[in-house]
Amino acid sequence: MPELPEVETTRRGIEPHIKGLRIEAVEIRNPRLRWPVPQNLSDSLAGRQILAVERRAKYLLFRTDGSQTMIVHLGMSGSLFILKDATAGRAPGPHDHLDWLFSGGTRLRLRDPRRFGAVLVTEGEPLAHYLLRHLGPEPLESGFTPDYLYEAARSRRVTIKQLIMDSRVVVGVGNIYASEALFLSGIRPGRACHRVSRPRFHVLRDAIVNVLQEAIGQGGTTLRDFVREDGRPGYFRQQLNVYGRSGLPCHVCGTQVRQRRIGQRSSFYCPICQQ
DNA sequence: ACGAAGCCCTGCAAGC
DNA sequence: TGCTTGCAGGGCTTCG
Repeated sequence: MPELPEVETTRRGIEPHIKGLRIEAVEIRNPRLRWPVPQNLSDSLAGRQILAVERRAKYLLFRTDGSQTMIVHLGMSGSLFILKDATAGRAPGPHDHLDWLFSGGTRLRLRDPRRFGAVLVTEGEPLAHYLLRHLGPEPLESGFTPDYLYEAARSRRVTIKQLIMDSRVVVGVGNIYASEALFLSGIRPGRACHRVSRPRFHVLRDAIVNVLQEAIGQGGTTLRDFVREDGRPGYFRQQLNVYGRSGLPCHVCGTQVRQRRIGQRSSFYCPICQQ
């Protein structure tokens, strides 16, 4: 579900509420996520203080004052929210699988209807964890350059949309923002990536960066499940040009937006604006 | 090494 | 109304 902007929105939302607090206990109501939540999660985290909540790709990294870092992935339908004061005693719903209880009564709750999310604990440097080790550059950091993308595209035989959604190439670009970035770049999603010209990678890199930054500024995109730490939705949905707009007029030229499946995923584009 | 496909799970919308 | 079918924002794993 959540792509990079939604995960970053979540990170920014929860970090100020739990930074510096100590974990007192973890309540696991349903351990059956993508992988079973470790039985000893509460034992291994109890007493630990949260030093920072960081993000790598779509993984949230909860750094502690011990050797452990907790890794949380929201999968397709996960959200984290903060309960405290008046809401602290709110009863969990059927998909509220985990609560972290902090010193002072703050509670962090994971809701994940589809249970594609994950909660794990790693020792030592979390970036060396096997799930994170092979990830490509962050799109909002300096390693993500047009030349880098061009070089990655030259040796591959996939469509441009599949290229930018490949986490070995660049992380955090999911199905929504891939379609949007390609619209803003004027590139058809089904174009073979090695047939995209070098100058167009400058446009594409900028479009990816811009659409992700804009979406973060709007608190992400809420289609169905995503809510922020306080329960509010993200407001980027109003800015979507093509995603989910099949048959509706292109905002630029009025032509009907088309939908087609590329690599198992729905892709949206304007047949006039994108070539 | 790369690329395609399968699979994990629930909820919802569309179609009959 | 009630059933069936397909589809959904991810990504690990397996297979070719």
